[in-house]
Amino acid sequence: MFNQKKKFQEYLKSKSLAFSKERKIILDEVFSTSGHFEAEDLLFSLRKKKKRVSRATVYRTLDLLVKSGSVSKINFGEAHSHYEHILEQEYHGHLVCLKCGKIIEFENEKIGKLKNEEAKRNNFQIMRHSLEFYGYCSRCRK
Amino acid sequence: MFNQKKKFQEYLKSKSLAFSKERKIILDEVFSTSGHFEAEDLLFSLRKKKKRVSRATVYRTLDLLVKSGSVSKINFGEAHSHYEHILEQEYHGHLVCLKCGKIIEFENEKIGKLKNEEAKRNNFQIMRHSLEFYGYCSRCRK
DNA sequence: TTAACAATTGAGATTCAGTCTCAATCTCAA
DNA sequence: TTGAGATTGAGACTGAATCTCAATTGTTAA
Repeated sequence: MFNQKKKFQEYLKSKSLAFSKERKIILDEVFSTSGHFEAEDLLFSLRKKKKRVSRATVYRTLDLLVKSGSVSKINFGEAHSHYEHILEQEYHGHLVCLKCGKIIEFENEKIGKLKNEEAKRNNFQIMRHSLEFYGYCSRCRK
Repeated sequence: MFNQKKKFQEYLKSKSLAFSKERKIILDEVFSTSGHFEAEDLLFSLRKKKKRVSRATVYRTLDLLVKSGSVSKINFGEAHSHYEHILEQEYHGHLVCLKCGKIIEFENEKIGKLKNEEAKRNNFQIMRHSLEFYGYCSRCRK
């Protein structure tokens, strides 16, 4: 957590951007929630706490967080994006239930091997990945 | 290709849905393009060929194609979705260049192993997957 | 300290992919 | 031939995300 927060502050510094009041509010909120969240949820939980930050600033700051590498943007096949703060887990994916929407995280070091293989084979410098398996969870499969 | 087209027709039959003129037009167009495409592109290439099908029908038919399992919907981190017709390749992912947007496909049977491992571990019935590596291609990396 | 400039913000307008509505049309089994 | 249900197109609508722009807040150089 601390590292990630610091990472963001360092990113701002390196780009001569300010660590403004609003950016601090958003950063704290992001790292106080666990797991995944949506931009609109973040906006409304700030509203509930009377911490007024505009929608534009929320989206702008989320972009910065993604660029700084402390948050990642994921897509679960819905219209809008989800975010999650990056943990220590590096080889991380999701199982998404097509019926009830449940999301299970997993970690599997095979992802790292795959990443290295394909990076080498295609002469690609891989920065991040996204891996989702869609199907039916134990409750929803018949 | 043929198999996939047939698969769609069988899906329609199994749901007592018609293989209408419009659905045929869209099906043919989808399988005449290679690789990835976007819904709006499809719409406009049909317009150019004077084959008028409404936007609603294009989206509706793409949904059916996805449900039938002959086309898959992918997300490359942009606001809108991309589609691709499903090939024989089962263990298939993408490398997406963050600078020039180039997309390289790859196939790697490690994906199958990963899928089986996680399906078993989490008691999940996996229907499909999506794997994207984001980074810089050989041209764009310094 | 001040002047000049850049970064930051909020409110609301705007965009754009995708969905919905609904009347008109088509299909096909009885 | 009838009617129930499937299908369609046009355009209204939705909702996430972006853009605009004037006001405000740093920051830097002199």
